[in-house]
Amino acid sequence: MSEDTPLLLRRRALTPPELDAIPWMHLLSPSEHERAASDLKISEARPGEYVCRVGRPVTYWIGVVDGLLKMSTSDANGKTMTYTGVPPGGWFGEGTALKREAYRYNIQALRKSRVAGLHVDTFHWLLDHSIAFNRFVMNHLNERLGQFIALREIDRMTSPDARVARSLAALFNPVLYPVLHPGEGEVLRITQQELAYLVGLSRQRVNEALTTLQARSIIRVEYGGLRVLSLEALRSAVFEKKNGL
DNA sequence: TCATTAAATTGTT
DNA sequence: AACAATTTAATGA
Repeated sequence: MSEDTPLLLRRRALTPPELDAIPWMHLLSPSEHERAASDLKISEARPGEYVCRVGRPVTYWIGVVDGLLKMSTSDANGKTMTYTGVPPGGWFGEGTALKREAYRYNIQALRKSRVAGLHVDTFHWLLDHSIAFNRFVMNHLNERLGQFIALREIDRMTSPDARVARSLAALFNPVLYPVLHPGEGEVLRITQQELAYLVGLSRQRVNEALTTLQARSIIRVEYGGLRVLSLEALRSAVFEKKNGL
């Protein structure tokens, strides 16, 4: 396939390990599992490529198998607002899929990512047949709602340091992103550049923020990633405008 | 397995 | 935005 083949045309069936990486698949009965597995498609998104755009009709409920995506919208003035990053194990679009409406945000790959899609019809079929699946989707919706509410607060009143901290904390949400193993001390593979795109700051500023967080022993910065030492501190970190505390 | 080189990422200005 | 320094990944003997 050529370089610029649209994402949707580059899809294929999932391999067993890929199926295994999908958190809700384990909740299904054998017959449900089989139906979902035969419907799921996966394709690879290159960095910067759009996985879905605002306004497009929802045909798939989409999840990240591998890589990292960014969820954002543009307001009336064209200013971009980033909601959150979507790491492996994260699924999105359930709200709009439920109502069969159009996507409300843009989803863009920050790095080379493998993205799986479940057709809306199958999504609805699972809702009609599996209680466990319903519970999963409900938890997911509820948790994302909480995340969005928290974001409002972050976006208007907190310092860059705090924004970086909370964005990081959001990536460790155990309900939305179970595959990440949100255990403290685990390495999160994310570059400072990727984090910058995610938070909407310059890489320099992110670098500065990470240094501050490290100085407080909240995280440890490593090459190509970082470790969270205290998720609690990351979530509740409060910063002054200028000189530290 | 080691050494060399290219590429990616970070730290600074 | 540009640069140098550092780390990793890739290559081949």
